[in-house]
Amino acid sequence: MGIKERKQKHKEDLRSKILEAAKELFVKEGFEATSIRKIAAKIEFSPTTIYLYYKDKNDIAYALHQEGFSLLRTQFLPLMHVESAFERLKAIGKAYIDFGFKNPDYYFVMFMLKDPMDFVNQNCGDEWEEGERVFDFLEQTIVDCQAEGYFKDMDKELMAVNAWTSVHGMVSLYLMGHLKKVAEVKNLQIENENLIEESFKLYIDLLARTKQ
Amino acid sequence: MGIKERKQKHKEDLRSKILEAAKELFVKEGFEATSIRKIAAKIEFSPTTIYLYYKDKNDIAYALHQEGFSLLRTQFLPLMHVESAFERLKAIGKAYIDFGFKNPDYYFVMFMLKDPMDFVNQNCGDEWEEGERVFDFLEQTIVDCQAEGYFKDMDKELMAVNAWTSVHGMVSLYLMGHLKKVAEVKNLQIENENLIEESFKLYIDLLARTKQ
DNA sequence: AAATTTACTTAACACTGTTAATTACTTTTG
DNA sequence: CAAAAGTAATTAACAGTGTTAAGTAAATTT
Repeated sequence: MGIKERKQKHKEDLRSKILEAAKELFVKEGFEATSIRKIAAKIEFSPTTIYLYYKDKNDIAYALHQEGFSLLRTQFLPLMHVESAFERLKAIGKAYIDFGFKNPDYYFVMFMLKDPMDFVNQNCGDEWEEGERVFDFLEQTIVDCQAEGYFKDMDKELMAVNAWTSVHGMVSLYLMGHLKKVAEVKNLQIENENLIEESFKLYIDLLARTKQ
Repeated sequence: MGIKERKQKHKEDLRSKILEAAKELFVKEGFEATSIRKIAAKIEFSPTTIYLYYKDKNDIAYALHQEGFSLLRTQFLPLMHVESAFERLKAIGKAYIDFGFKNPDYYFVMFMLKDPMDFVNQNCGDEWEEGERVFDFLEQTIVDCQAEGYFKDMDKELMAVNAWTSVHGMVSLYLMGHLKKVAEVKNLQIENENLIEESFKLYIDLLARTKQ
């Protein structure tokens, strides 16, 4: 059935071509500005063709959401070789912050948009490979930290959640422009981006105190 | 000029009537679902009338954003009388989390929407009373904690930012549905809402270790 | 060669925020 | 008092959005 396979190939090609176009628009002009019609225009098909390959816009948002998580994971990959667990934890935090700064739109669909996550919660049962991989790496690092004397008597999962939410708080409030305003209003010497860096250092300092 | 005053009164009335309608819609159906046309229908005026009282939709979003901050402040008000500074800090954190849980849409416009904050950054110079008041209360509590032996040698503003971002991280990832998924995937015994409570306890525990 | 399936398009619906032009009414002025 | 000016609201329209139903043209199967 060579012909059927070729057809199947074509279908997959167009599906990924749509996503490719969506991704380009989305990275260049942001999520809000990426419409079905613009994606269609970019690949020179009619808007309705998109619906033959993706259920709706959320479906595309979800695909980008997934891409974001796998991109984040590639940023984490080289950190696996950092020997000291606590240093690795610091490196993960920095890489996460850096990811948010350099890919604000990805960060947005991944962590600040309800729809794609609703999609995951509804359609992915109790699995979510992309997200799980990232979280597991963090959790394993926490466990390794415990072997180094940190976080004794603390729940590993809870500690991982806390580390994640803490750093996410910094990144998201930075991206929303709240930290900028605080720095301005409070007349802080410290600049906007360094504010996160310093706040992160402070958090790490809090964590370091758990060492026994 | 009694007539002019009456006219002025009417203008202000309609302006606040618009906001009232916007608020009701927005609390009932969320921010996304609140359109200019729906607001107009609710007050029985034509959609374009709105534009005579508010510059655009962002202007209304900004007004709701402000209302949110003053609402949050009223939640904090009774906590001023908590004597122990560290207990007060805990109470502030809990009240903040509670606010986010009970007013997800307010929380959304206040901290998870870019436009209203852009509005603040552009039009409010280096002042922002509503936000400043809330932040100042947190900062003063940090200072009081320092008098109790916590956060020694730590910058008060940086510590306040860290406390804020930490708790915001929990609330926003909860509201987006990320924490729910983590709890599911990782098969945590702990339930969704309790996950925040426990994570918050863990954070407080980290802070408590700074006491000298 | 006819029937069926496939891939895609056109047209349309029901919305969105926003602006220009227009009406109805009130106030001020000659 | 009547004409001019100003005000508050409207209608109509623009340019866009996501999405669906119906239709078309080509390829494949019968």
